[in-house]
Amino acid sequence: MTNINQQKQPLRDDINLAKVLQALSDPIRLEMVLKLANESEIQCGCFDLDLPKSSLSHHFKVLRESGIVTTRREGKELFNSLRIEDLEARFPGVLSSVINSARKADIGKK
Amino acid sequence: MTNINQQKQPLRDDINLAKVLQALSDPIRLEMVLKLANESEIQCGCFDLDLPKSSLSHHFKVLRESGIVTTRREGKELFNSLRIEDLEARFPGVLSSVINSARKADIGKK
DNA sequence: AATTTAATTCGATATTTATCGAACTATATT
DNA sequence: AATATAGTTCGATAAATATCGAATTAAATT
Repeated sequence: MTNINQQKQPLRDDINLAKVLQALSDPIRLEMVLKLANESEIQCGCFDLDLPKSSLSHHFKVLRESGIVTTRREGKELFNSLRIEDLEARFPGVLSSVINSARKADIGKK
Repeated sequence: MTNINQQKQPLRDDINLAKVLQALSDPIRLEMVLKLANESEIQCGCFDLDLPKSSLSHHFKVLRESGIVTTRREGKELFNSLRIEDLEARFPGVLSSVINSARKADIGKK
């Protein structure tokens, strides 16, 4: 399991609540997180958001550095998934309630 | 019950998830919310945070406009409280889990 | 080893947000 | 009606964040 940029992903105990919330506070990233929650693991390029690659990459970086997402390389492709266990252990209920709320609500709106 | 700036406080159904998370993503505001959670209602000036009044006021404004806090005037003083019912109804678990996590964790750190 | 594919990093610009002193507003008190 | 008190609003500046094209890296394929 070759994890890319592992040094940039905080260890569980270093995940910071304010930073997690900051990462989740962007409508695009919220949509990304929602998609990851629905599909468990997604290749970077498979987000059919109307965004250039560099922007998408920026948002993944924020998600990664805040501790929300981990990235795994497989050949040329990178696969992202939520760090659900780590987040639930560190901040119980935060991610799951946000995801549940995002599911039924106004994601995408500004 | 004279509520100040009521027009600036969103109605329950207009509370926006991304904006709530954005409001909660600042360490100072997280600390304010935590204090409000512990004491139910607080006068603006009673936050012994090392901040000028205008900064404190700014943070209250963000909390108010995002729908997290409501403000009530009593004489010269303004009292703030969390809109727990509205938030729990609209985004179940979000505020409460954030408060619980903030209680035990690293609030104040950057 | 050149090319293709997938995604990151860089760099420049624009937008948003934070900070905080000074001026202002609203209420109560003298 | 002047003063005091509590808090907001204004305005200017600084810091953080978003956007996105161009250059770069890393792995696979030819």
